[in-house]
Amino acid sequence: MALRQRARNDEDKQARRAAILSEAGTLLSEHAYGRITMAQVAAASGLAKGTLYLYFRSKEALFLGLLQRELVDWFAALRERITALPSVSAELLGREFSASLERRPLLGDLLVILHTILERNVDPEAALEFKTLLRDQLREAGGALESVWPVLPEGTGPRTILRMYALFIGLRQVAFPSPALADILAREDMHELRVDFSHDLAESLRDLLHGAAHSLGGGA
Amino acid sequence: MALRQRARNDEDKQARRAAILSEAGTLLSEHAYGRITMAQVAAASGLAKGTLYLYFRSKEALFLGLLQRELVDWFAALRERITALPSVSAELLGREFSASLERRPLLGDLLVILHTILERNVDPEAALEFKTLLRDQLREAGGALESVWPVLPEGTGPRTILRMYALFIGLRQVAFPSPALADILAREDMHELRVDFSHDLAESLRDLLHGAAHSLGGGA
Amino acid sequence: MALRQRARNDEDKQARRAAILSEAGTLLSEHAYGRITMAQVAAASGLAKGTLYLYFRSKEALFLGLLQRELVDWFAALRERITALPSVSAELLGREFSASLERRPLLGDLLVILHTILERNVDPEAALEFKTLLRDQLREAGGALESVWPVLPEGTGPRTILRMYALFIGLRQVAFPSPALADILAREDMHELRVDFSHDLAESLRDLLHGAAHSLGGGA
Amino acid sequence: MALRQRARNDEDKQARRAAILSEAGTLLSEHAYGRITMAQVAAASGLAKGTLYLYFRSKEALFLGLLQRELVDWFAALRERITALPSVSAELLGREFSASLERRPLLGDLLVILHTILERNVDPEAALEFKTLLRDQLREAGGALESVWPVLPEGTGPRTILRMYALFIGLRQVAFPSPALADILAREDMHELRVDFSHDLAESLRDLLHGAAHSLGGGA
DNA sequence: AATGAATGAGGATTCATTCAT
DNA sequence: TATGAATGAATCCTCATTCAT
Repeated sequence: MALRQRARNDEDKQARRAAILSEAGTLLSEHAYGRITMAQVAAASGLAKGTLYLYFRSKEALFLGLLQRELVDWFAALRERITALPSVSAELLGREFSASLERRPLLGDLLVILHTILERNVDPEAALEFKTLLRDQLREAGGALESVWPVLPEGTGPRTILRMYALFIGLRQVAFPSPALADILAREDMHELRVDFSHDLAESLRDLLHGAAHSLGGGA
Repeated sequence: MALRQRARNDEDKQARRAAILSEAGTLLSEHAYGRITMAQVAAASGLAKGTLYLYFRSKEALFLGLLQRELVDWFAALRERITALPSVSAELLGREFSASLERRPLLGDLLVILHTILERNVDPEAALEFKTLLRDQLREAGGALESVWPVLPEGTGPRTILRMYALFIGLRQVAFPSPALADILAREDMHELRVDFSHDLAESLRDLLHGAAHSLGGGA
Repeated sequence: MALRQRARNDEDKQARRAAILSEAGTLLSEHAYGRITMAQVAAASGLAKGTLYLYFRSKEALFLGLLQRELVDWFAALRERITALPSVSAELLGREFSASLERRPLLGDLLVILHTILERNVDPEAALEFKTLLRDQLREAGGALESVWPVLPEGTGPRTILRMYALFIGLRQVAFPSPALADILAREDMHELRVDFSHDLAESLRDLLHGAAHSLGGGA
Repeated sequence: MALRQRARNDEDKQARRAAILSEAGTLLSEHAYGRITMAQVAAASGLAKGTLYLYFRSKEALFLGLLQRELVDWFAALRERITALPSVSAELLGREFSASLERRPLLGDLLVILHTILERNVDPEAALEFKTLLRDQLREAGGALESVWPVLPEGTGPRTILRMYALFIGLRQVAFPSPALADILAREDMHELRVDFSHDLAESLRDLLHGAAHSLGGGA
């Protein structure tokens, strides 16, 4: 917490970078991305605006950094969860996967805006770094999935994770509309549009997993 | 096509409204939402900027109108497809569902920006109209699904469609990243991140459908 | 009230003109000039926007017409009042003058915006008409003042009225600030800035009248 | 005059603020308020548009700042003038008051638009600051008036100044109509509407002062 | 490394007025 | 005479980013 005034060595720099990301995360949990200004992030971090740019090349790079942190964090939690399972089934895996995501609204928000964020102001270097990280995490998580659940055809782990990841993104978008729409969704006659996020996610993921495991045999 | 200079009656007005939406759609297929200006839409429509505001209260309302058109269009196509099926299975339904979406990049783009569009400048009335329309379409499509595929437990049609819809949104986002990322994804060592959209969508949807049909019996 | 749908003869036209002015007056008593749109005036008058322009060349001309009506009305009331006085003195005249203005917030509002209104979009013809009317009214009122109050040097009636008129404009501006400032003025520690409009106006007018009557003798 | 490129310390900032106000004042003496754009002010100040907003929250705040400067300036000049008088009378005071205002067209313009300026975009804080300043100046000037002219009943100084101030505003409005009307007023047959501003102001102020001094005794 | 003043591009929206019907 | 759809000029303000200090 108590950061030196000047980050002289690399360790200090990393700590400051992390502190900025934390503040950005807090802000994002309160306001929409478009409503967050670099001035706010700077103020929350106790830094001057210009200083942010010593740590991140752009606003987009900053939030991409936050997404990377969240992704690494989540993949780690996911691996831990599925590795610790006493017994394994599509049902249980779906539940674990869902549970690992439930408490991560930040990750959901970030993934939803990923397109918008990167659509402007793309730093190729940062983009590559991001994709590389995502690929590595996916490989690792896919590998872990295959090893704990041998039913899954070899080599389909990463692809399966990717589909689950896609489902998560989409379902989150459907389940948590912007505040203005939320009021409308709360109406009785809109019940068809409401989603019990955790439950529906777990169930859908189970279905995807089940399908992935039996795809070849029961394909036709 | 040849619109009168002044839309005096209701029919002319609807035609003009539709013409504006078409031009907006064309623009959206070429540029990101944030890059499209009302001036461009007006110019493409051969109208003055102010005239657009006679037909749509805001830029957001305009694109929300486009999304509504696309949704209605898609749901209609979907209903037609699944009703016309000679035989029905999760596999076939998933393929039809996927096929009905494949040629609709606009719908995907619009759904992805739905959050961003409505996060500012929400006209409660328009929001309600949108959600009502979505609910009605969902009901109808859900009903159609149940009737052609009796395996599906009664009353779960809309929910099933909603999950498939969510998967579509998420998978599209994963499959079609912003152009800058697309270059990176094309690299050989990024193959794990690449998605064969149609195929993966069809397969995943089949899995969701299969799960939805057997959810109760094989839940545990 | 019941205007024909089409104003065919001149009488009908004048009636419609007057009706429009009345609606404009009502609107002005509720909203600031800048907040009133021609669309509102049209709607309040039960007419189409374009129709307004058959009666007034511009928004400014419309409100200038309203000011003319108010001025004529006020000058008539003023003449009546001072002619009806049983006895005459600076004190009494000031009171009558003040009383004649007190219930005319519209007149005050219009005079205050006269500059702004006419600063753009001046129709020379309308401007001349307005000034001619003002001059005539001033002459007449000045003459009436001189005749009921012989103490006033001959020929100084119009000029005296003009000064009183100026004081009214200025004091009204000071006494009735915009709503936002009104709240602040209500504070105890702002009492020096508050004005008891009627009382202060009557007193100041009395002073101007007294001075006008004794200007020559005690000038030096 | 030669401002640094960047105003780092408070002194530099005040200087820049003052420079902006000066340029705004120059523009206002040439064009109507509504015709002045922030872009013009920025260009005249040799600054970027955005920079103006570092110094003033809005266009309105900027011109309110200018009004404050003019008011402070004028009140100071007024106090100096009346304090320096060798002998004191309503006549002389009226002349001094008038003379102190004569060369301040900016002050007149600003006071006339005060309503319009503040009717939109009111920053409550700025409004309070303005009114507080006005009150303080009024108190001080009122006190000075009472002390140099003991004929004035104790405690009526501020009120008297306020009335004179009101007369100034109103007479200025009457005396200096918009350019379009000025042409008409120049005609021979409009002489009743013409005002010799300095002379009439001095005379009227003298009358107000005389009345204020003798109000109690010779009220009736 | 840190600051924060300066930049300036960028765009939606309003509304008085016109004119085809 | 009445309509109201079409016009299009007109402009304030935000905020990511830079760079002099």
